[in-house]
Amino acid sequence: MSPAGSTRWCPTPEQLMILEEMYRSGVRTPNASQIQHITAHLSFYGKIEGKNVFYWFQNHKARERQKLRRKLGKQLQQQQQQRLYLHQMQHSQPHHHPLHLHCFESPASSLQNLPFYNSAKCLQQGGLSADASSKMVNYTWKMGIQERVDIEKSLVGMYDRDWMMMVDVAPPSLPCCSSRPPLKTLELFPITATNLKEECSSSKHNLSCNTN
Amino acid sequence: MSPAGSTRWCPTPEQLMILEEMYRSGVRTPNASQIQHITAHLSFYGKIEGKNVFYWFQNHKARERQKLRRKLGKQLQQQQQQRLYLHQMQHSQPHHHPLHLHCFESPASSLQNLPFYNSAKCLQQGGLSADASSKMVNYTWKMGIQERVDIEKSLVGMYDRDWMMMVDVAPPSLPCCSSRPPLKTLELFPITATNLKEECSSSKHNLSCNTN
DNA sequence: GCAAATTAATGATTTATTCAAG
DNA sequence: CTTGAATAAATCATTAATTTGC
Repeated sequence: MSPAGSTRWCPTPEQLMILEEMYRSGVRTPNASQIQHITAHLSFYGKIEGKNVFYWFQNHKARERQKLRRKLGKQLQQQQQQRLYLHQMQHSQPHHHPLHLHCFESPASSLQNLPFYNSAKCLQQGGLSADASSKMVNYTWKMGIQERVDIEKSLVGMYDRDWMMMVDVAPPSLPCCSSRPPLKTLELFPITATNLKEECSSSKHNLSCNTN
Repeated sequence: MSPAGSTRWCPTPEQLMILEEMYRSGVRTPNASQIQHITAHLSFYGKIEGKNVFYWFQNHKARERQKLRRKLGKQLQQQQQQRLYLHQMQHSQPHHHPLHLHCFESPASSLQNLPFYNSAKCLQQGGLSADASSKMVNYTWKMGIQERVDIEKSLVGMYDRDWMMMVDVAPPSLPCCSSRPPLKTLELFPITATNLKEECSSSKHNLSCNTN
């Protein structure tokens, strides 16, 4: 049942590599036009749609976060255990705990020779490197408020939102991977996009289990 | 700052009435084309966009649910208190507790004389009344699997999803209410839509607070 | 080796939560 | 305080890895 009616996108290795590189480069929640570009570029390597890109970033972001949380949780646990242990040992001489948390580093893979890779790279929202202002020109619908926004926000919290809609009308589609179909646009509508909030935030609402 | 750069949609009374009536009629998560229709119709009464409709249903659904939950919670609380009370009173003679939960009934307001209302009504997804199959024809991308789906699912779990994208390019937009602007479509893309799952589900995960 | 059976990853949706305008 | 808007968390569902018995 693999070929004819494959329901979900299965990314090619190239697509995956590029997406991951983008993620590492700082892209988190690409907005509509960014998604378009990405999709266009990635479609060179195989069938892909905007929603796939959208979901990929959403999922990847969420799962990195969760991975990190788990790691932190475990470390805290260990830390506490160790603390307890040390306490039981009654003040043996202090030494360093193995507690570095390397916040993922870029392995700098050989992506440069993939077609479109470099052109796609310019989308990166980067670690606070300021191409922020340049994006503003394309999106006007929040300009009104932008004026009275305070400095911190205008520097960091820059976000533009777009709304979009595409009805999927293509027949069940092909096997799974490869092929480069024209994305069939049909109608208008809404979805959300970009911000550049920081990762690594410690988990909120782990407790607070009451509903009211 | 009210007129020039009003950021958020403020629904006219007519729009609100119609939306509410639709909700009462069973519409919960309209899909792309339904949203289009609704928007088109409602735009007769004032400025409105698809995302407004989309969000309205999302929020309204969520808040009805939460209202209900609160109500149920309170009632359970009362019930238990009462039980305790009764227990303390040591088996005084049994009597009925005030525990009916009228699962919102339709007040049948006078909406019929609003233009477009009746035409819009045909969108309702209604309480399991089967116009389900008719919708299938428009959306083909899950047809493949539909074949091997078991009977229960094919009867109840019917769902179609659409993807959409519209980039908002209009300048900050007008005062707030009234005006009927042409929705400016720019590009393609993703968002989600319809299912007909039932309301009134008791809240899950109230406990289970551990992260691992 | 090789499928059937399990399990792990991850694409796709839905639901809850939070933010902020009015 | 209400509610439109947006994001994040939780959940569902399918595909890929893998284990297992033969």
